[in-house]
Amino acid sequence: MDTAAAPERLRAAGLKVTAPRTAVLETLSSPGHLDAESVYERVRQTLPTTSLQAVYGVLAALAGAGLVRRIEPAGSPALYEGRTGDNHHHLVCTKCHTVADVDCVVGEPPCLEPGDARGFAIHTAEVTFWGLCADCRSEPAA
Amino acid sequence: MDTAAAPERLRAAGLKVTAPRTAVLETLSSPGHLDAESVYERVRQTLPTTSLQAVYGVLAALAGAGLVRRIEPAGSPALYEGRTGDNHHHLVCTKCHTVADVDCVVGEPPCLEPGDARGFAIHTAEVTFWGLCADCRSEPAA
DNA sequence: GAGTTGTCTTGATTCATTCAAGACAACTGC
DNA sequence: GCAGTTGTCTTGAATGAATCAAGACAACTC
Repeated sequence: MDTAAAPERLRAAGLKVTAPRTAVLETLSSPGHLDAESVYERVRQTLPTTSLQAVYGVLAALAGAGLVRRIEPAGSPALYEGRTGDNHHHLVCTKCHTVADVDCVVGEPPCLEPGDARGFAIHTAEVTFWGLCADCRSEPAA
Repeated sequence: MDTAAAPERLRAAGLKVTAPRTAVLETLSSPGHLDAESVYERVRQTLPTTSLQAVYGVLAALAGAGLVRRIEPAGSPALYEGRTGDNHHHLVCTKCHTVADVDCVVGEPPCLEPGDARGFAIHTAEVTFWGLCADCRSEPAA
């Protein structure tokens, strides 16, 4: 991932370029799913003066601009990921709450057309798969 | 829905029959999606001594027994519904947070087989559609 | 009808997140 | 390059949903 492009991507999205925003965006450029607290910890490694509230504000701004995606699996705090725009879905482990990406099941956005939309103007379909991850399956009963 | 069957359904599920449990189960026998607070308010109409913590405990017990289903749309508190076992999905309004049921898109459990399960042993697929509900669509810009 | 087990009530507490006020820095035009 | 304006960041407090804990109480068993 081209981390050097973070400032440009912020500018392109119409956002002011600040150190916390650049740091958060770069942090989320790596694959994975991080909650606000984890983003905060990582950002502080390179930018120790950053506050947790700043991270929340930045994450909201980035999510609003579509630069990061926010997911909220039941039972977990909100998670953020840098992978956007490809309508992928998520596997969540019911035991350790690990989250993994999974590509669209169908070639098309899956299930994007419910049989009866009940008058809703649908713009997003979100699919979450629940199960045991490989690690938790191999563990006896820890 | 046969509300009189609530005690029997509790017994069949191996749960002790108590007034709060019967009241909560009867409340959720009506169609709809209620958060814990709303269940609490309705239960208190017929059982004024019930505590909110009791409602939380009862909801957890009922959900654990499969008598009610718990959903947590992003941005909303947890919602509970009496409709279980038919793997239906949900439409959530991005404006007013109204939740509507939608039947399975495909005849089969939808998207239950992601192309690459990444080692997960999947047992549930959850689909949430996001959009504007009919009411919010018709409102100008309220 | 007494004993045991588990539920309910009351009260406090946790956690993630948001709100608010003021200090500060990024972009604009000069 | 420099001042002004706008919006962001820092610090601190507050909210809301949900959980934990201890003791009182009620449901099922025998």
